[in-house]
Amino acid sequence: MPPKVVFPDTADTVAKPATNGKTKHHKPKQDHRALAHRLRGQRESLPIFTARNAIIQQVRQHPTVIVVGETGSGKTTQIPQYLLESGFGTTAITQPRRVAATSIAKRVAEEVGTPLGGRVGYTIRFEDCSSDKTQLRFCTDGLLLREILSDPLLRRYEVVILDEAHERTLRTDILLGMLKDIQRERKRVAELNQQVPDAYFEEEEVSYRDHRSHGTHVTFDEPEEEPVQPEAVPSVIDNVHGDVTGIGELKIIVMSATLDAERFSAYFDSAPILYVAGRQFPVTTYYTTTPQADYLDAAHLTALQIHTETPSTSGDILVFLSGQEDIENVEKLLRDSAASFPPGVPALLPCPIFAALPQSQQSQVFDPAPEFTRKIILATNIAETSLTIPGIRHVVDSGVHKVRGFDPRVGESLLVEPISKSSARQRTGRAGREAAGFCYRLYTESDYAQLAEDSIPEIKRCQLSMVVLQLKAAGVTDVMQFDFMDRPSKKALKHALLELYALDALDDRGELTALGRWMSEFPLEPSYSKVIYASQKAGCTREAIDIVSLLSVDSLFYVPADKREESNAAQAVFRSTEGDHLTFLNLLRAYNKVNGDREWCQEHFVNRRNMKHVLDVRLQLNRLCARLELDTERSCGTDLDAVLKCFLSGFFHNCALLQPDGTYRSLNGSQAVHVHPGSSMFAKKTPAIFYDQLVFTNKLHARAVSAVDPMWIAQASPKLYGRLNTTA
DNA sequence: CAGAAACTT
Repeated sequence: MPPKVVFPDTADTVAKPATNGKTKHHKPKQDHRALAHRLRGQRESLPIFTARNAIIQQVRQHPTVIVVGETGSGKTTQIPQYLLESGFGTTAITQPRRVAATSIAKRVAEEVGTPLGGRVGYTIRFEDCSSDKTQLRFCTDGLLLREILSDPLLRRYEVVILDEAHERTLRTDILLGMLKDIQRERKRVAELNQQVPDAYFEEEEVSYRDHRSHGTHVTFDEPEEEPVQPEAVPSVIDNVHGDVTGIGELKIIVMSATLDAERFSAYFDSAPILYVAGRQFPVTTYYTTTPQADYLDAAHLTALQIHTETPSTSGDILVFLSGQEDIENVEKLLRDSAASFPPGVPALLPCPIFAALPQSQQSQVFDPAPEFTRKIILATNIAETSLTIPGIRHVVDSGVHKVRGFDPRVGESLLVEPISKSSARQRTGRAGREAAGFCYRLYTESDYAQLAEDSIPEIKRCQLSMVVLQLKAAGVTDVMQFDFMDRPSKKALKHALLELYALDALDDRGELTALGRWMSEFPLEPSYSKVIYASQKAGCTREAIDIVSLLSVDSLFYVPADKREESNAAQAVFRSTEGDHLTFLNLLRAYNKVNGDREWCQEHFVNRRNMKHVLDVRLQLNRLCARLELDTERSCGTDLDAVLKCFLSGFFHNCALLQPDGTYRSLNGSQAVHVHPGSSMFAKKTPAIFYDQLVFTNKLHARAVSAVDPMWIAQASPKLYGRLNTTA
């Protein structure tokens, strides 16, 4: 028998007992009202129901209310309905994920008893299921953020609910700041509305700054003409005075699943905090007696122990690991162990799941295991929040995850780090969704005590150029003084301002240029919208939109570890000698030729789901460009150097030159850059390259790399590399 | 020789 990982018997009950889980999704019925009537009993048996009147009263009395509710409390589905029943106006409820926005909207529409898209609807990118009648609109947080750019006071909403605020995603944090601002401004306008007669609104003072973008107009030269300097772009933007009649105060409800509510309350002027009980089954938590040197080994042994020492009917096992490599290693260890099981031990089925895994393989974690077989699900933190896998009674927590980091001096990184206490609790809770469960933490109790209370908000560890561009476009002139709930470092903000300046999105006073406003229209990182802008003059807009769309997903191919050579051969047909950008373009053309055929994708190891997303993005960008009066059909034909040159106008920061010793060095930071092994430029030597991304893992890796002429780099940014520009 | 998760009128 393998050595054991020792957990002492001291159990710690993490969650309180409860009676019942929630019923799953219902099929839409013809008679909406009859279904709603049947669901009523369920609604009234939810823990939150007893707090209904108290919640409404608090919302009436205070501009902002914080609601803390555990999983299963019903806060997300019920509070919007309470508002609706109490006569509140149109309400937006934001979710960090698309699937959550759509599935919750469906459920609430059933409970309300109206067809989806009627009184209850949802809006997410590429998909709008709402109408004039929609009073409860579920949407993604990114979508509401976009909406602020066209409706700066969010006047169509009386209430905004920010759900899952404890996750502190980048968009949640920007929304928090902007909503606080909007709330203040709406209060001011609403008070003036009450005080004075209509005649007052003819005065200028009551107007508000409206940065609505339909005034944006940037002209484009014909291909053969000289480049347009951004200073010369005619600006027709003005601060239009909006009609303020009928604007009332904005109610904000911040919903969080963890106990960090005091921070939200303090941020919103001591807003009241309401606690709602949840419905979780008790989970018994164990810690190891000693620290584990190898968490992969410990995870493997712990899973085996659970499997052999508890009946296989006692629920499946969910193991949290840091990434694909960990998962593949533990999967192999488990298969090897299972091969030598003595007779009588039930079979086990390792099920890997992570975001890059093709849909077909992801779905097997939801399929019931064959008889006398137990599923051991090996997951990244995709199973912490994004997916709920049924049947889990045992959780094994490695205590680590991979975290994106950003430091202006070092750049981006992706490193394995210890999780926070709230993450640990969230992972533990995954064992108590359907019945009492068990959680095995592969670290000691004193190590747990040392963990940070919460994870660092994303806004403090990512690139901010897009955030700053959005803030500027929403009328925030001084981003350094913006009231962030958690302020990013000055360095990071300055870095973003400088990048936007280099891209000509800001002028030397830090004000948004006409080009910058134009760029902010795009749901893209500023470098990409700059490329699209430049493509018009370069005569390659069609190719630029295609490639930008292709770069919007993080994996176009899926290469199983054991089929590397096979996939290499299959993908050779797309490969361009000039690098990944043109390789991706070849892939898109080939994919379109076969109409995205499922078998073709499988044969070529192409991620079909991601390719569909690429086509959605491409369609959206084409429509947006057409509306902004770009000729989207402008193509460079076979002169593909034009596309690469055009990309440099957004990516002159991301260049490296070949050194005499055969390595690449970045042009701006003079750091050693390694071409990613998955790139078509891997192990190839060319005088200069540019890349889409630079991420530090064990080395600095450049992902999506193409070969360029060093001279093009100098020509692309006179601001930055003017001294290198030796021609003309 | 290698890819946490998520999102955008």
